Amino acid sequence: MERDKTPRGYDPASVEARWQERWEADGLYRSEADPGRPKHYTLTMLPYPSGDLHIGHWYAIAPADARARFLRMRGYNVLFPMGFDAFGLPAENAAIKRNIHPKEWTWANIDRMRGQLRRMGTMIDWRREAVSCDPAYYRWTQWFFLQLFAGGLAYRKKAAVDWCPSCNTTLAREQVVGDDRVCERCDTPVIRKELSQWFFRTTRYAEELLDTSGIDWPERVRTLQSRWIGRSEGAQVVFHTEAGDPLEIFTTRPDTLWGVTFMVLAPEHPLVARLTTADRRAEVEAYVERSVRQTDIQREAADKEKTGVWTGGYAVNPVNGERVPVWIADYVLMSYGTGAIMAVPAHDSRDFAFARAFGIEVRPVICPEGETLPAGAEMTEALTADGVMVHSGPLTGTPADAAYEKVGAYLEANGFGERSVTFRLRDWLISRQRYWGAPIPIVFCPEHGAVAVPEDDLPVLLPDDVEWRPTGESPLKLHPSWRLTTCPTCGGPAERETDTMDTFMCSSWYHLRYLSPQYDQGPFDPSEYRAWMPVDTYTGGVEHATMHLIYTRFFHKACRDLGIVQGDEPMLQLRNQGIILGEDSEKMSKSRGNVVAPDALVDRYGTDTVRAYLLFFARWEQGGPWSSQGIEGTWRWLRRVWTLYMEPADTTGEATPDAVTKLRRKLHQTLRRVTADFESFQFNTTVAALMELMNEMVPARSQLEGTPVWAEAKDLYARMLAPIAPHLAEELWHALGHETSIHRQSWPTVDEEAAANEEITLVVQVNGKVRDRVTVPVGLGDDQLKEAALATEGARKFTEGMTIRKVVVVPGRLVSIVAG
RNA sequence: GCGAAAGUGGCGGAACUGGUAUACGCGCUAGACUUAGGAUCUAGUCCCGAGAGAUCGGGUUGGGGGUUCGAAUCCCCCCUUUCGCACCA
Repeated sequence: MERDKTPRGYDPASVEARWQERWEADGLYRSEADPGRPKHYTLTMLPYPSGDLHIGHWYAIAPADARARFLRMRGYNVLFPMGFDAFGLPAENAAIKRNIHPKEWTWANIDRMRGQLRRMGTMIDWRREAVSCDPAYYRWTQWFFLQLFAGGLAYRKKAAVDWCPSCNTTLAREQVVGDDRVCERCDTPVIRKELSQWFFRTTRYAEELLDTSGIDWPERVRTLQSRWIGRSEGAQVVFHTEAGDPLEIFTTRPDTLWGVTFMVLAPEHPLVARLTTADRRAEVEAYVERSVRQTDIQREAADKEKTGVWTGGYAVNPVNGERVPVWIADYVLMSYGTGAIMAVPAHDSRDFAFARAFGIEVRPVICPEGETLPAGAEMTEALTADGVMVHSGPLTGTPADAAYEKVGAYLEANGFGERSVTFRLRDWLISRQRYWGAPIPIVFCPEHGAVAVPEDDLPVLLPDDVEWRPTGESPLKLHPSWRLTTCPTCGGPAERETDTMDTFMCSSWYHLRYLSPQYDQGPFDPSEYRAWMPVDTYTGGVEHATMHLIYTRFFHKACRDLGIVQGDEPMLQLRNQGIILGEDSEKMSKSRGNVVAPDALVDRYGTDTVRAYLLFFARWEQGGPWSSQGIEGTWRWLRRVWTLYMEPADTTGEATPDAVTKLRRKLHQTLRRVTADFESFQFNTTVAALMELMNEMVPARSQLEGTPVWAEAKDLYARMLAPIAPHLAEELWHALGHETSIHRQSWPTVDEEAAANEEITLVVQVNGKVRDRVTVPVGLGDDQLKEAALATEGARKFTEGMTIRKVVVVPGRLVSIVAG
């Protein structure tokens, strides 16, 4: 659509293309370490090369770029790199579906998206680009694996793991989402499989990961992480079966130990078989069989009726020597704690429901303050409130606040158990039965077991000639020759690990590869590390709170302990952008037909308008619905700016001292707002402030054009616009007669004197209602303000015939008169 | 069920530590320029009532209560929406 008819009108297409070419040729955005300036590492979560840049990518990247540009103008040496998270399933699915090699598909997408990113006009330093499927990259992904392996942080074990039947691979616990436990990628319900898989010991860092005191991250993310890690304080207590086997449990309520009336094991618990008596065996085995076959969805439904079977066996409660029956039930999970619980139906609602369903005794041992102890048989629900311990042997009478300490000490003194902490966090399962990922650099030798591939032999290259049949086995396993190799230790015949690594492993360290993507002596050049790390500002979607953002923190801490990196945290400040919804306020999706295509917008309005609108239309951290009418307003604004600089003016007006003062005041007040708002990610009000200033400049032009204040205004306006609309600002800057790029200019300083108000509008309230306003000079004393307020017509009118009881003066703002 | 965030004009959204609610933009209304306008410019635009009118009065930040000279903002109760977790012992 034709947008403009005047030949000199704002034509973003030509302006933007011209400057992008020039900046590229001048190397304007190359960032070099510079000890003379404070550094700032701005990072946005790297995109997956899915094919086309969508508006969500723009929303993540363009505002981050604007802020990076702002910081650069403020004197920071800013690093803003970009790359691609290029391993992963979609490439393989495309291969299966369309018979294109994943490598080809991925690299073609990268080329395409790189071009689209360049059109965005960012200050990305492309020499720092890193692509995770590049052997020069995954060589070091594998190297990191070996370091973790050598450090005892990577291990292989057989375990019941989550398997996505659609993706044909295992998943980490974090990648199974929602109340129906579906695959994070494809929404297919996962199933359980017993497999030998590689894990990273994230749990070793559980405690440290909970500490977020050193980082400026959103409360929301910190809460999500801490709930995910799930720290529980309690005690490990060792019961014994009648056969003498120790039966360890974890409880957060050691104060209820005397109320135990039964125990429950997870059906998969190793002691089940030994505990089961001959007459119960058939029933127990049937139950175990049934629960193993059930999906987790059925098993974990919270409102499900309690089911379970008595094993026929008993265990002895160490604190009172009582025999208690041992049951199995699927409400106890093998994967948490010890897979066994002591059941205290009187004080735990789940145990209560179970006890009532199977007629087991309920024995209260905690008496709430000021109440009488109910009879177990008459209770209708578990008593979970705090209270005093009763019927609890030597600890009877202990109040709630002292119970944890006293019971803990008692258990330890008698050798019954100890205070302990349990986490919900599990170790990170990183094996994937897929082709398009970094091969795990391990060789299995019949003689020496799992042997690390020597570092000199890295990378373990992914072979190109494979078949992508979704068999449930890694395609590498079916390769005729790739898996066959020799043992690095003994030289005998051996086989390669055929699983590849979770792509979250690749993205756990990409911020390090950006520092020196060509470096081949290590994953990164240490001097670059010293110059740039840690990341100062990290931006991305909140959906990674319990995945990538936990993994990368774990990874950094593990590498710190291995002596590879320094510092406790990789990213100091994190901010999350919101989500752009379709015009119908629904989530954008192809099936809804409400997808906004950034390429088409750029064709129509130019990059600068799209960037500015993304900053303007909503609070960035919140997001909101797209509006194709709304962007017109931003487009109009930039055209008005263009006109003000480029079109001749009617200069019939006369510059009055008043007009000069007024414009300078607005100019510097705007600068103050824009500076503060950029700093704090308030991009929408940044743009609003600039629009306001333009609204004042346009009518002032006929009076002030040609005066020094007008020159100052045009100079400052172009600079303030530069981070938002970099091409337009550059064009205006050169039109002002400058030769060097505006993006090499410094951010202006606020002239506080000019920004100061000379007079204020004093609000006069009577009994809480605004009754008048009066303009007074700044700096009057309270008494003078009071006098001025009382003298107003509004104040007189509304206090007539009344006594003035009180006058509250808020200097610079208002006077509140209380009368009656 | 537990936890977190949020509810402000017709719409997207502003409002510093409690101090002029509705900035900025969209849309809408009227006018100007124009062959034309889905371009541009000018003026107006929270709601109700009174007035020919400039104006005047009242009300308003999901609902109800409270603290205060003063509440979108602080406290209590309730409603709605979104997100996260969900038999975690």
